[in-house]
Amino acid sequence: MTKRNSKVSTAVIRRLPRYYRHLTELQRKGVVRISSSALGKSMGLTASQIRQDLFCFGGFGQQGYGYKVDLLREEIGEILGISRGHTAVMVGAGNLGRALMENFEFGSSGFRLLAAFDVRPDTVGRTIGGAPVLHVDGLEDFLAKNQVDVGLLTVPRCAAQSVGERLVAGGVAGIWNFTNGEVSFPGSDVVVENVHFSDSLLTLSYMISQRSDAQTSGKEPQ
Amino acid sequence: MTKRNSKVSTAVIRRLPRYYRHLTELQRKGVVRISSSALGKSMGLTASQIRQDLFCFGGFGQQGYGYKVDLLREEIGEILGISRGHTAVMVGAGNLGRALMENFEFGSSGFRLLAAFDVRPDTVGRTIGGAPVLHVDGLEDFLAKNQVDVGLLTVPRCAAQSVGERLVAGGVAGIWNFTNGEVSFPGSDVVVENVHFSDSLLTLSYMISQRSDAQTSGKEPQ
DNA sequence: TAGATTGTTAATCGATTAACAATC
DNA sequence: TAGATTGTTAATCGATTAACAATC
Repeated sequence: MTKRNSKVSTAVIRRLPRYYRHLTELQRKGVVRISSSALGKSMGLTASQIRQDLFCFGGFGQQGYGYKVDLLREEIGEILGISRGHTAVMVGAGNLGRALMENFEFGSSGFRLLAAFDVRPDTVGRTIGGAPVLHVDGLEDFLAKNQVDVGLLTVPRCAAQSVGERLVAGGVAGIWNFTNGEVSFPGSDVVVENVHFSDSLLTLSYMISQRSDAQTSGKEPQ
Repeated sequence: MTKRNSKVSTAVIRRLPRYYRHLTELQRKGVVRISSSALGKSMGLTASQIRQDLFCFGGFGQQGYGYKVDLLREEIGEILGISRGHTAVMVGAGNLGRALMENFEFGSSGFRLLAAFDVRPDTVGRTIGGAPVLHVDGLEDFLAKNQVDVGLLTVPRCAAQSVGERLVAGGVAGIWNFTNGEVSFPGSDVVVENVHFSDSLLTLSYMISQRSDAQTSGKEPQ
């Protein structure tokens, strides 16, 4: 039960949501118990790595038995902060913003989307996916009156930095950035999480290019 | 000019799109030349790491001078496969799919979106962002008649695996998966690139939770 | 109890950083 | 030329893997 939380590497942190997702799936399938080796096999990780990862946070298993799926899922959810009642606002209710409002289950990640902000008259005033779309002029006021943990950037790239600064000034702890540009807030300890679609596609582009190179030149027969 | 391409680590590969993005931005600003240390400072990397990364692919710089921005950008673009004329089809023209069709610049990553596929009668037949929406029944036929490199999964999670299998059977080299679930194609050498929104948000959730813990307990005054 | 599997330390591997000769 | 900065090898650091005693 040792807790040696001090400085968990980002490599480990990025795996936690995957664990959570896989455990949720296992629970849905009715699996009650799982060993590190079985979980590793299904996730493409080594049993050692899973035990080492979990060891960063404490002992959640039972020797000779493995891990109780529901309990481990619960613990990892707790580590991720799912039960902290986090809140978010979105700025930019264009196509992508609306898609997230309508489809993305904020609740599954422990978030509540309080409102979206936009400038377009045909969008302001509507309610999408349960959240109201307000005029962006009211952003500062809203942030002052509500505890908002995360600001979601789905504005056009050119507006990203300035809107981000308004969110940071308003006191958000994190920025979830969907614009293809970089945003940065020096002097602030706000956490920025980027979702760069084009980085993702270019990585895929590289990998399929390699593949066809290998085929063409007859290398790597395996 | 040594090329020692053999087995470039994924850590390096994932940084290439970032280099490309930053160099594009520098070029747009009219910067002609940059040193590894200046680029490192602006990207939050060490000069050493940048030179080491580029060394995987060859010598693109000039001693005593640095790197020509346009040339380095061009070279990295080439490595990423941007000029290979990659093609893609999308399956699932719901909110998210439409948002990508209308907003995402496939061309900037060297891709052409040939078509989207859906089942809804009010969507099939339309043209969105320059690409036609066809009925998913015609997917196999389309894949047989066109060279398609990447299949884009924007269907509901429950359909992801089966639609993915149809794309793989049709011969795509890569799957760009936007569904929140996992897809896998054992026995195939297709490359899967996941965009897991919830993993991203949960990572952010963890990081802001840590931040508030530190504040509350007075730890890490820094 | 015997078998299984964790928690935890030690060993290995790979990625990042440092150093410096080459050279523009 | 002197100064700057790369290309490239060596050293360090951190993450993954292996090992095994603890124990359910």
